[in-house]
Amino acid sequence: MKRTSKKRTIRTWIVEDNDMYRQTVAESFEDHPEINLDQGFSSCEELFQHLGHDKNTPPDVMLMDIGLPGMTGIEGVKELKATHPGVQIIMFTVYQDNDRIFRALCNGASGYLLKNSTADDIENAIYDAVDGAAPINPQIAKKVLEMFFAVQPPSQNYGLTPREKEILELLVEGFSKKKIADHLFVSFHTVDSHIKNIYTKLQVNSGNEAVAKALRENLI
Amino acid sequence: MKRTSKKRTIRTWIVEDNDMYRQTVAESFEDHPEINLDQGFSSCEELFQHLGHDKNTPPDVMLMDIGLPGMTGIEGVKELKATHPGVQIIMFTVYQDNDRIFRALCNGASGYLLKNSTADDIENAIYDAVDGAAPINPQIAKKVLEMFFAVQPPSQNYGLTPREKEILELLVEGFSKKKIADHLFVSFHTVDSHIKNIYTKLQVNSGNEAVAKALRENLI
DNA sequence: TAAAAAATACCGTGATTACGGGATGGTACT
DNA sequence: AGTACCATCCCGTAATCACGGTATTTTTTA
Repeated sequence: MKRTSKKRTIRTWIVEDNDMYRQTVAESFEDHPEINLDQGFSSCEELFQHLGHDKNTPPDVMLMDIGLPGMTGIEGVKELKATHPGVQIIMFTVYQDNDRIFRALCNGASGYLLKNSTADDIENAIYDAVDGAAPINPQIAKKVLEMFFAVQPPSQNYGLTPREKEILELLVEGFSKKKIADHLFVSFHTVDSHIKNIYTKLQVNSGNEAVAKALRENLI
Repeated sequence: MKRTSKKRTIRTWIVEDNDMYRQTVAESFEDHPEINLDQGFSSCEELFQHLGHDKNTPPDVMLMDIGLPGMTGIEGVKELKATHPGVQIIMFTVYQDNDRIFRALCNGASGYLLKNSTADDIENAIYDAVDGAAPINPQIAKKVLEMFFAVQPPSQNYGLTPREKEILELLVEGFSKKKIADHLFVSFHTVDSHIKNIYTKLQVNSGNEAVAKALRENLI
């Protein structure tokens, strides 16, 4: 794996309320000169206060505990990404809390690490993050995929026939009934009938609703 | 990492149209007794014909080329997951074709491998897959995340005013102009004007198009 | 082969939309 | 004080849509 970033020192900060753990991580990087873990905070509030001063330029990578008192790591990610989009954020989590990891990723986190990770694990994750990759282990990658697809795959197709699905697609593309008829070489009336049936099956009564439902539920 | 599945032989099949590559992979597993790569196919059609016979029980893991002649690997995944949901599918791809990898994952693939992967890489991916994890490297994991979170670009809000955005939302919810007017306690004409402006800004000329654009580009 | 499902076609009417025009008061920034 | 922007309102018309019918042909399935 090519490490494009190994040529320079990577500035890394950590937000972790457990003083012991924060120090342990910091110490484990003392013999890693290429990772400069020079700032530690015990809360997001502390972090943002520090970042508020213009002279303090943000780091390359932020290690952030997902469960923090006060502003949680999940909120912290959102805030930090809003103010400093360039910072790559890696979450720390004690256990595989899928829901919180998911929400952190939604808010812009690049990846996450379990707290029992070794210094090497952390180092690799940091390199991944600055290289624009997402340090997520296969177990969580699967969970993330499942969570994403959990909301849509029961792709209930409402019993739409192939023709109806085709017409619904064209509707979503913004074609009028007449255009659809021309496009499919059938009469306007036929398209009208199909669309009537589509509305009935989707339980809607306007094109807008049908388009919204089609897109939201991935019917096409 | 605990490998729950190392205690038994893992039956693996491969679908790959390049005979040379298929054989290379097969040979590289000859000295891996725990992986039983006992069936190779050069197309999905061939695979499904073979699976059609009841006596042929499906394997644990399927290695499938993403770009196949005839039925593509992407369609193959869908079909295979529909008929044999228990099979874990790992895609082979020559280059990092994000769109196709994404669609394969959407169809139920567990992960993917680049074609320059070593036998060890493949072996690890196979173990990940049977363990219910998703063998996806950090680079692609990031791409997948980005695709899911359809990067809401601050660039393209089309200059919609708050009021216009509000009305666009109601439009997406399926309300008619009249209903929107009632809901906002303004006249029909006002809503009509706003929608006219929305259409101009979004460069569309129908409600359907506006709804589609709003949903696809996360304008709301 | 009979029945069911799908695709096709037509009509009429009232509702709704798309879009051209024009107009007014308010806020906000300069 | 001036300008830009926003939200509001009105008119008219041609086009389009929603939806209630009815009906034939083709395809699929039992």
